[in-house]
Amino acid sequence: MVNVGSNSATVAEASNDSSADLSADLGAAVLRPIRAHAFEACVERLATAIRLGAFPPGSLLPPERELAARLHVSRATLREAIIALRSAGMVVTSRGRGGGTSVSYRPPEPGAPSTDWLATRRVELVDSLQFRRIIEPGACFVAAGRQLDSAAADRLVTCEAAVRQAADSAAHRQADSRLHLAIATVTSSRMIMDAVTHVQSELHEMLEAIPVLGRNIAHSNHQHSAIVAAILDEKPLAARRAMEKHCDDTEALLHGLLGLPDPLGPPDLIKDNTTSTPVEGI
Amino acid sequence: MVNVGSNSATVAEASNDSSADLSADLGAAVLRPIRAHAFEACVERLATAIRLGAFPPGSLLPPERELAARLHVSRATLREAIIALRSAGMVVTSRGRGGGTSVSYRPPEPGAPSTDWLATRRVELVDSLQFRRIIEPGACFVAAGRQLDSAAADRLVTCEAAVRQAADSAAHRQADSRLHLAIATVTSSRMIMDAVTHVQSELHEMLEAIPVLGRNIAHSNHQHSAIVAAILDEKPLAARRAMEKHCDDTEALLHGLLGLPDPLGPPDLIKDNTTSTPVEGI
DNA sequence: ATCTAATGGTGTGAGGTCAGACCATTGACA
DNA sequence: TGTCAATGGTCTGACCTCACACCATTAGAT
Repeated sequence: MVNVGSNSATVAEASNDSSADLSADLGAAVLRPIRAHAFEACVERLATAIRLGAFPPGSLLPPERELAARLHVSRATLREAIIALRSAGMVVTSRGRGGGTSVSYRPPEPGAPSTDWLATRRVELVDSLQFRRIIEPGACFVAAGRQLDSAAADRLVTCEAAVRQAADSAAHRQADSRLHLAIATVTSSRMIMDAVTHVQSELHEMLEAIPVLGRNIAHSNHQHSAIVAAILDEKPLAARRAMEKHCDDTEALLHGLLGLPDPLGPPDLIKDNTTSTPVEGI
Repeated sequence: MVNVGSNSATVAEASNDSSADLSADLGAAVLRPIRAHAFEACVERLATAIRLGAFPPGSLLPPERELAARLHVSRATLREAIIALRSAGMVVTSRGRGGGTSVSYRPPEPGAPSTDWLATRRVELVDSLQFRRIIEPGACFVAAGRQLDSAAADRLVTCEAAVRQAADSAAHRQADSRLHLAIATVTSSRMIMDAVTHVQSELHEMLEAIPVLGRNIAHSNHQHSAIVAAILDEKPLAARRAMEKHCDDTEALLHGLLGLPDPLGPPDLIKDNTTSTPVEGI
């Protein structure tokens, strides 16, 4: 038998080490934690949705019974979570017909996250940035490859306009999240939506710290336009490339925070990109 | 207040519908189910790991205490799951030092999945194929962009050789899964590993049904070689493109099962791919 | 003005899950 | 050969989660 557990000291007749190590690594990859407790997961999910702006300030959450059904959680557990949010000042509850749980959270003015928060989460943040550079361009690729109905197209245009017209930088951050989530939703792919939601929530706190120079925002808005245009034009490769560029540029603004080496121009990292960046029919 | 719940009949002063619909859609995207119960999730996770070959037949699972810690589950719950696997004939347990839970499952000879299983899961399967076409090429891109240590490189080469040398088609399927998981692990990105593991487990049952014509296997092996070579050569774009092709070809073999329209050659679907497929410095 | 329906608030009993301690078995090691 | 450490097996009490029923409050409908 080949022991694939951690204590490889007890490996009996493993013919060669590399095979045992391989299994150990694959096992480690598959044996990730199952889940958080329902209550904590509930709080985290709702708080994330609110912070990202999926439920804008002043809007009502769905009724408790429906919310519980959607989250596959008992109403009792859901209520515990809502109580936690309420005591954190994120929502306000009123009873009776027409009542409900409404969002009272307003995004804070941006400020750099605390240094030890960054230090604690550094590994996950770097990983999230890398994952984002795969999944968000992929979402654009899929979105552009699908003939969007007019409602979906409207959502993209609306969200993109909202980002451009955001009043302050806090509103801008939420509108930006909403645009990225909207792109994920128009793929109508559950897995893509989940992945993008996860990435956005992981990076949200850090993205809030991006310097809000007018120049940066204008640049970002310009890229958003290009992305949405490519999707509406049904040009998957162009949409993907546009989002890749957007991710690279956003990431560059965060490198200082994370203490990463500043890349000498992202394209140079790709060793086999011998031909200059293809224009791909824009 | 703008009601973003499902019963939009009670929307009060939503100025325009599209804004309310947008929030509803974003809410729906974020409000996905929390999780399965710990016990079920545990069984599913372990059964998947075993079926994919992460723990090959005859190998030992990690000790219960360690396994429970890794899965963030109490030992009692984990034991329930192991008992379930045992009564399903997938593992055998022996006590005492040097004992443990060993894998007795052997992959079945391939056969087409039952029609109603396909019908039930059709939506998820199609989504998984689409997600895979994003994430696995992305994994290759990342793997190729990182300087692999010799252990990681060895793992890739070993896995690729194992696929080529697989005795029967059942072994071939497991070896193939192991190779794809190995590519994910060498990225050393937790999120990529999770995504690839998820995709592989979703598609595994269907992939088992792929016709095992010698020609198909040879083609697949050839693509595996190209992928691994591009990763070892540190050519991200080439590696990504090679995996995209592999995904496309694999998917084409499954279209009959899923009753999907046969694409008239995948590249034609990409409307803005005006320049012929770039060679990207192989 | 009254009724009704939608909503949050509360209570209860069953079963799942956890952490930890302790028992039983058995191969590895001195 | 004997010891013992590693492993699976068992038990307990606390807490979490669930499903369900019912209460209280309020805005809209009649």
